[in-house]
Amino acid sequence: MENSSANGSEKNWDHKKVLGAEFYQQKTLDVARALLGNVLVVGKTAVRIVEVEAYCGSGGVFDPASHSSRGMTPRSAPMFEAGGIAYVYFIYGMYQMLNFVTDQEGVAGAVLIRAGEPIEGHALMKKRRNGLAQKHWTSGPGKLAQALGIKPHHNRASLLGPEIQVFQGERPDAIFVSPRVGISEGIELPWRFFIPSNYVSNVKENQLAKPLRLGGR
DNA sequence: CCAACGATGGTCT
DNA sequence: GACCATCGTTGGC
Repeated sequence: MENSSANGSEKNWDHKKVLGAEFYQQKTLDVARALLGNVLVVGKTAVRIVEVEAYCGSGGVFDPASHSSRGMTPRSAPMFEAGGIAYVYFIYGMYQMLNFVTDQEGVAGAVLIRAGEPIEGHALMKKRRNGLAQKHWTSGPGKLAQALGIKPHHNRASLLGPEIQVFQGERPDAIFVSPRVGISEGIELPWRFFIPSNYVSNVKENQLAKPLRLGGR
């Protein structure tokens, strides 16, 4: 049987420590790295975040890959709001991408949530992922959004609940860095971050990745 | 294992 | 009309 944890009913993350608005309103790159290892809960499903990418706006290095790079548009408007809400967009005609808006109001920034390890709601995720093997449920941004049931109405939803929340989880031992995946500009910027996991996407590219920091925090 | 390719529709110039 | 912050399938090793 698929079980949510080795202990049966006991949750394996700290249900008391919800990441607050102050967390998301830090600089985008800091939020991206700090998100690794935390627990993303959407409805009856939950995953441990293992891979993210940062997309930055004004302030610091210009990011040509960001949706905010050519100014505010109807789609990218949420990226300019204050950190602490979701930015959900539709791409390739069939997939939703789940991002967390970061930084202060007026400063564009978001973190794409690319992969996670299933923690809760295994049966529901399997169903949403068309009965595929578990390793294919959440090992990429389109797959993850589908497994979590992310829909267009989640755009601009609060990350402080009730629909979406992130709880503090175990700090990772190591963080790895690489270029971002699937973009044509800004490929020199090492703004993809991940921790060792079978659910990290794009295994081939991981060979090029470098360790950023050892010892967590 | 892995490279190539088609699906499919919103967004922006 | 071109471009996608992708994925599943196919066909070759």
